[in-house]
Amino acid sequence: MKIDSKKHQSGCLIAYGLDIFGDRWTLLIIRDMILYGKRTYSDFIAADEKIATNILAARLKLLEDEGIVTKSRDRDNRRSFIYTLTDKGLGLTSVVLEIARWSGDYLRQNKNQKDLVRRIDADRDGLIAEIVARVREEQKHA
Amino acid sequence: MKIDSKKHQSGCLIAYGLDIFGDRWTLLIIRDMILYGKRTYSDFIAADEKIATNILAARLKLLEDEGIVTKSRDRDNRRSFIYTLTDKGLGLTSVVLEIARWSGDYLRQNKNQKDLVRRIDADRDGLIAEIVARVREEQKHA
DNA sequence: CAAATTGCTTGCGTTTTGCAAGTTACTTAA
DNA sequence: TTAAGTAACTTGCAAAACGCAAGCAATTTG
Repeated sequence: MKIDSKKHQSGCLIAYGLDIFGDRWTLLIIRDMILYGKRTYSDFIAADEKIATNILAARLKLLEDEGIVTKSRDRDNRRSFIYTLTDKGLGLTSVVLEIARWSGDYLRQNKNQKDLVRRIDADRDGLIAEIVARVREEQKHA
Repeated sequence: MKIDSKKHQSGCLIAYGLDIFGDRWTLLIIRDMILYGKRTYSDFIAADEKIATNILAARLKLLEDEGIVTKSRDRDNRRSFIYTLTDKGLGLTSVVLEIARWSGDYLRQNKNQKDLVRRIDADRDGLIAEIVARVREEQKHA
């Protein structure tokens, strides 16, 4: 898999981000970790969007290589691996929230989604702090 | 071209955004419009990342279909078309700026990029207001 | 100890991408 | 007034990426 073949390498700040998560799946995995606290392969497989297993494996590898997640064995179940956001991955929280806020203006929402968008509008920094606190705890035990 | 074939349609706020700009090129076009005021086909072709002409044409069509840009003839040069951000497209400004801010922590930057990131950190709302004002002017004459 | 679970890998057909080479409509310079 | 650009695409085709199904190894559970 020639990972670099899909890179712009233009030195642009936006292009740098897109080189990592500029596809239909990567940011969904990051969403699952940030918003829903998902951390295992089967957690991600269970998402509504039905990512293919080989694609998921490739993306998790990429995220690990880019320093956005770390991978460790589950102490309680040695079949399982636990993926944890690094600070670099955690830093994508505002990107994810801004996408959610934007989409909220154009997509019909259910109650949970409305609540999320309201929370972003009313208390973005507080929400981010909450997510940061949770992930920091996860990092300690990874 | 089966546009819907690449859609998640999960009803998720993040997935909705990615269905539109979750690829390596779409957000670069939007970046060019938001940050650099680019508005024509040849403007976009000239970008450092060297998008292929067929991909650019397909993406501009998609952005038009999604209501993110409008297309009009250039009054001064009837060979040329002018693409203008709609309010929906303009709404992506914060997404673009958050990506830039995040990348700024991990990518070596030149002076212009440092200035941009500093501006985002110091006066995000002011910068957005400036961009909104400029695009609103463009919309009037489109 | 047989069945189930977890996290993958492999094969293979389909779709998308990327490059090059046109094409059409208009503008400009001679 | 016409030949040479210029702007915005379209088309063809090979290469890469995707997506589905099946298979597999290492645990864990009944």
